[in-house]
Amino acid sequence: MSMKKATIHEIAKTLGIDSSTVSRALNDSDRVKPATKKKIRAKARELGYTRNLLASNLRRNKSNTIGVIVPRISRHFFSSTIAGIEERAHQAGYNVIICQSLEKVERERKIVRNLIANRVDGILISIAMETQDPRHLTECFENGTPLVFFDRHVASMKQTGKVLIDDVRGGFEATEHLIQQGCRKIGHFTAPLETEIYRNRHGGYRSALEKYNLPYDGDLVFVSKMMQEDGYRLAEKIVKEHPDVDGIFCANDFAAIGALNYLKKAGVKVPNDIALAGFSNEPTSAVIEPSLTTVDQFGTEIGRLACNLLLDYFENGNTLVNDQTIMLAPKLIVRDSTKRNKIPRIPTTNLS
Amino acid sequence: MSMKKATIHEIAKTLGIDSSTVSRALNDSDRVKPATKKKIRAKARELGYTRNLLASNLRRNKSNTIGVIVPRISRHFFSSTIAGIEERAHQAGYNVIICQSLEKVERERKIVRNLIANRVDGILISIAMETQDPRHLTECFENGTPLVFFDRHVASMKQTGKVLIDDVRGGFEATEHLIQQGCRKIGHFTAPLETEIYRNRHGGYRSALEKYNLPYDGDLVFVSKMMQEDGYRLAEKIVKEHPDVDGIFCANDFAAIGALNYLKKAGVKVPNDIALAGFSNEPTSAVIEPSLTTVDQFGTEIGRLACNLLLDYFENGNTLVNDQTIMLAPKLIVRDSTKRNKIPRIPTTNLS
DNA sequence: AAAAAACATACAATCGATTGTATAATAATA
DNA sequence: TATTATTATACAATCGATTGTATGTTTTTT
Repeated sequence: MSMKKATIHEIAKTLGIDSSTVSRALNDSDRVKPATKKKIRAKARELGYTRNLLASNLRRNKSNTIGVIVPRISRHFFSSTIAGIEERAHQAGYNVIICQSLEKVERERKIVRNLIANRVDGILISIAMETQDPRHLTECFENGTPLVFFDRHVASMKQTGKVLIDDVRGGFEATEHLIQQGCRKIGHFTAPLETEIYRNRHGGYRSALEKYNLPYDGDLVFVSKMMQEDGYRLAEKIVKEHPDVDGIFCANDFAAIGALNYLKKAGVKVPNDIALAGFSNEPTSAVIEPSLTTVDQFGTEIGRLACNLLLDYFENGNTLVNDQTIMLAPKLIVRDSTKRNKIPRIPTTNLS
Repeated sequence: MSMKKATIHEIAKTLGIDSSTVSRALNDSDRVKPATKKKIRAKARELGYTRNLLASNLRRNKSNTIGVIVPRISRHFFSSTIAGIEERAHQAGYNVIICQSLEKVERERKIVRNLIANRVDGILISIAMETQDPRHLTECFENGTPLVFFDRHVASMKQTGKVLIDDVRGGFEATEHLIQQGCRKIGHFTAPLETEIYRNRHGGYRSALEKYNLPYDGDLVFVSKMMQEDGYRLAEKIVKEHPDVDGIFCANDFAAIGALNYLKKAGVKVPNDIALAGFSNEPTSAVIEPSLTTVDQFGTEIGRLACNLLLDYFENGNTLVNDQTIMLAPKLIVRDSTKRNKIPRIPTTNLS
């Protein structure tokens, strides 16, 4: 059935006029007489014409398309950012290509190449956890394709726009909240600390302990891939190895949910025996029992801002340079997994 | 910073050879001497050359790209199908463009136009709930762009490939299971029955009732948009209007989760007072308490199969014609929301 | 009515890569 | 060595749309 698609040349020939006039008519140029336009439009419709964007973009050297790369589209945070990005992009007349790296650098690399080869006007990216060597990303803007990071970025790249969440603060607030609920020995589940966001959440955890004069104990920090299974497994481990742990700050909700499942199964009371906080505000966290205290990251807003940064760049051409970084404060969402019945005296801080 | 990207012509000029040779070298044609290839590749690398796929695709009249349209990428079922699609597509050397209609026909229409304008080689689509008039889709293959439906399709379009889930069966099994758990008055929450999949789930519900000689009562069927809030609201309604209802079959998990939240809050025991079954196997359903009985749809498998159908078509060119439909059986997943303590005698069926 | 201004359309080059054909250079055969 | 076969590269058209310039028409002005 693969009949050839109509072109402006066919339209031009059947009407006995030039293709340039057809092109202008279809672009509603005022260099074409209204009557002629009408004739051309009618014929275009009749032939089922659709503009070949490959040709158009090639000629105009502009694709009106923004590429978006996220680790996983199924994560609530990322699908929210995508919603925000699409909202702003469509308003501004841009299309959006969504890609997922599945946390693999190799896929990320291929995706970047492909987006560049397809001449997207810009790229919005939240990098894969694996990504250490950002060469494919530096190439990207050396190449003339502007890049904006959101959430997960490459710290060493200063020449691009960034929209970040203050993960240190998020980690701090979650941990401080646990302390204020009376926890004195708080464990931490995290991904490898090479990943900036996890390093920062860990940093927040640590400095909250410090503020309240609680000792930092590396043995209470467990590193994993932070899937639900990991949370389950590590909860078991921490309970057995450190029976006096009374709080856990999980650097993401998936691990927290896994941990919660273990604790419930093991008969450990949450929050009174162990209080539990997660990070990211996955939808499941609101529904699970007890509902999970977590940190919301304003995904949609981040998406909007990141897209704005890129759109600004398209218009002004220089805003991205010089470490244009927007930092958003996350928001602690307190739910049942940390709401203790009786709260002991809060320890004095070592600040003020 | 928008320095112009290198082209094969630049490479050719700096090396004093013809661009056609460069093109062939970069495509590893055996019409170019190995030594020349090496020289060309080196220069390409040096200049940071990336093939302009706009030009290449235009010339070759092939984009090696498959467009995928789903209602929402955040739905577990759809992100699973996308995983399956990407897996097969990448194996076969195709790229995938992911788009979400957000259940709006208008967006769907725009997306289809845009994919066609970008000359994707084919489209995989699960239509928006709103979509009644499929003109944009019929145009699509009249136009020469092959189309494969998965999950949600347009029943009247026979000329395309389809990979479907047997929703009638899913609805039947969920309802039969409720009956076997002792439910005698079973409500049903559904979306407008114009949507094929919901009509089918409803059909399955109805025929299960029939099989076990239970009356079908239209008053127990509640139509909504099936968001979590709707489930909550309608659970309240059904409990107040029909206090003797002892089971609910929700045509999706979101509404079921909402309903469960209401029932728990209202002190209605699940499953013993009211047993509850959902549809789609969202991750939350496994985690909520009580865990939710639901119907799994094998998203990844559906994605693989749909993509296969399209790839077959690319190779053979005619498999899509004549209602090539693959129907998959869904799988009932029994969890706590329907596992009753004491199960009464199961009513005799009117079949056999 | 002639000249100037405004308008409508045609011509032709271009975007960057691909590809059939032609030509030149080298190798193999007689 | 002359001739054919083989190999390597160059030439030129093409994909479909856009756009600056040129040309021809109509309208307006004087």
